Amino acid sequence: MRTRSGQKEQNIWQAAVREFARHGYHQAKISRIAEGAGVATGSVYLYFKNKKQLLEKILADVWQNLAQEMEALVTRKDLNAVEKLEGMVDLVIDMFTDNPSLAIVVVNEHSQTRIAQPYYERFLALGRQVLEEGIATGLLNPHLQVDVTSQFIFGGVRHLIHLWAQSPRQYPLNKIRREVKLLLKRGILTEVQ
Amino acid sequence: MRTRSGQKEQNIWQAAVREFARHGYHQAKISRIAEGAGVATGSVYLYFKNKKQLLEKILADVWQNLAQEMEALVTRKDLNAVEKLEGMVDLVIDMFTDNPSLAIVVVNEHSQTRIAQPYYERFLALGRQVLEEGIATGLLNPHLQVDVTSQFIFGGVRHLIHLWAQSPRQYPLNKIRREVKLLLKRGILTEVQ
DNA sequence: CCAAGACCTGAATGAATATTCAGTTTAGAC
DNA sequence: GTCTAAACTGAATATTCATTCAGGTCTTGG
Repeated sequence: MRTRSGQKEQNIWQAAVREFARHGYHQAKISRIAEGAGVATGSVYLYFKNKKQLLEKILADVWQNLAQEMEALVTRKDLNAVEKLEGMVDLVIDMFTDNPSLAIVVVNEHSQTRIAQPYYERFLALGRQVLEEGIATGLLNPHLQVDVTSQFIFGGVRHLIHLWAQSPRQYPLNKIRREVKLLLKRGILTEVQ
Repeated sequence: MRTRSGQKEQNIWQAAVREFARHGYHQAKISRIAEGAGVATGSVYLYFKNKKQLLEKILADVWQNLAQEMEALVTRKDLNAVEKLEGMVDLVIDMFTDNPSLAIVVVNEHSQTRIAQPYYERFLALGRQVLEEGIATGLLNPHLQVDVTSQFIFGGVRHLIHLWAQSPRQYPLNKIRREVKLLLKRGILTEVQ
């Protein structure tokens, strides 16, 4: 008999992220992914059912990781809602810091998969939950529409991460991080004294 | 001789928007676009060089229209910077009100075209310009990073429009419109008295 | 009317590449 | 050392359309 090295699946996963990021899902070639992973074309199909499932696996992994970390953040008792929101922004930004390719794939291919993504839903629900907690504790404006607000923030952050992935110099993550937090809390108007 | 009806190009343009919106650029079929426009497959190539150029034309048309209307808005003397920003949000939302398919195409396929999009650049530049005007007149927070801020707003609005296009009931445009303006101006914190 | 020439058609072509699978290699059991 | 079964290979297959183009069809000027 023979056992899988355990390394190949991860190599393919990573090579696929690079390939999807560089060429986009539809222009990505299985043969190039295999080459990038140092395996034969057919071996990709030993670990993933097909090209589509490979993309879905990547996205699902990302949302699962994020949802898991957010879950821990949201249940902390030592942070108020605003601090949790800032922590969420940090979590998302940190996730991509070491992997611009992954950022590009998540941002660009997110709408490719029409299937329900449970972990992505969980991620969004946790965002709404923190906003509601903030309203309940009087920290946040009670007139906020939590669903629209959370999606607006998500869309803004997603777009900025995409820009960073394409031009890290022009949109450094720390600048993005700081600015998003400021905008969130205070909006654009001159500070009221 | 024979002259073009002038109707066919527009029919193809509209059919392509529907097809791109429903199936995404890469799954879209020229044959279905032709069918939707009531012409033969080959006729698409009388009006557009190829599939890619058809998408580019659609996106360019959208950004050209928006940039043009924004240009008029930005040069108005009777509005201050905040009113202009609100007007810009209205412009973007109004553009898609009658055409959810177009909204989906613009949002989903925006990153498909790697070519420079002059009108899109113009659109972004006008946004930055209004923010700078607002800072100069003391209306807006002088610590704003105008490039990051304008992109954040753009990303948030883009995402919300996408959600509306997919579930108009859950994310009605008027709710989006109101919420975005509030968030922009005041952020999420409880109003300071 | 009747060329003339542009418009229009849609089946055929060709290219691209996801997926398969018959054959080869190798790790581990005995 | 030998055998076995799973892992692995990569050329061949099969499919899917974008694009072409040879042949028809209209519209208009004279």
